[in-house]
Amino acid sequence: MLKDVVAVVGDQIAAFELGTVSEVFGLDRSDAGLPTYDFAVAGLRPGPVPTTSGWSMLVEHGLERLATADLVAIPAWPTGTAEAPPAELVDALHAAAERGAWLLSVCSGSFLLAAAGLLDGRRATTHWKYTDLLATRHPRVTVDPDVLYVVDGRVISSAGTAAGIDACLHLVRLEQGGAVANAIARRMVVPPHRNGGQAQYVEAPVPDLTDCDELAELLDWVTAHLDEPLTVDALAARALMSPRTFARRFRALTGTTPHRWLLDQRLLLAERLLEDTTLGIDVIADRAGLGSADSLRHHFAGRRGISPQTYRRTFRRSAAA
DNA sequence: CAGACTACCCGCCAAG
DNA sequence: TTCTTGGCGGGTAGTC
Repeated sequence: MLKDVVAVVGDQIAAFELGTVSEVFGLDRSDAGLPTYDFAVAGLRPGPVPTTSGWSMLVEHGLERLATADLVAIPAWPTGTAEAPPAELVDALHAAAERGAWLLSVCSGSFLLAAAGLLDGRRATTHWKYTDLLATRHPRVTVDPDVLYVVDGRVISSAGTAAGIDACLHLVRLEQGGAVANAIARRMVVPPHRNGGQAQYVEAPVPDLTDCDELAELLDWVTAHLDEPLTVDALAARALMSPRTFARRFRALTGTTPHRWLLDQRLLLAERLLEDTTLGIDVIADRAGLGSADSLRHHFAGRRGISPQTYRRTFRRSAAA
């Protein structure tokens, strides 16, 4: 049961990272039939705490607030020092973990989890700027530099800043089903599920705008025609580029290849249809342009690790809305 | 599930 | 000179 959510902050608050957690769990969306959470922010002690942006927030709770949390979120943590975090904080985190609570870090928050020993022997990630540092400072942690978030047991770590949204939505999906996660995503006007790792944002931090315009239009068109047979060569022709140049521009913009991206879009559509309809697998495969039910099952197993039927059973929830 | 057949795509390289 | 383009080979992945 996910009800009591506490975000932990230290001597400084990363406002945006805290905001990602607060936006998912702190807002009352009961008007849409969505679950509400008891959301709180806890610090080492109650009182005003400066943000890294220069202004301050009033933190109302101390660490004792963690005692009842189902989820403890750590929006960020200083990376500049290898100094051990306060013992009472480490104790509170361990107590939460032993109680079976979820732990979720955003950005550099994984440094606190690691320093508390809660990532030992686990896979984890952090902002791409810090992945090397995390691996060096905490050799017992298996750092995955190219993902938006990692789930290992009941510990979730996510990459830089906005990836916290992806991680939070994933947790909601796990605990409360795809319908709830998708509805929250719609309210937040963010994609319910982003593909690809953070590497795509490292390689092309500022995509060429002309590429953006040309290709973005094509991507829109493709997502509206997923049921049709599409080849990469045909897409290149539609974009008025040679296949080779098309592949290069495509990777520069999206961080993945045309065919992989197309498959991902088809699987996302298939997921939506599995969640929202009772259509048969073969009909869904057809509508998503996956050719055959066999092909759909094959790719589902490969990318999601489960069968379409299992996915449907797991994520099909009475859309409480 | 195996096997044949395509399509994809990435390193390489010459040309502009 | 440096950068981008686009054709080619061939290993890999997807499709039937």
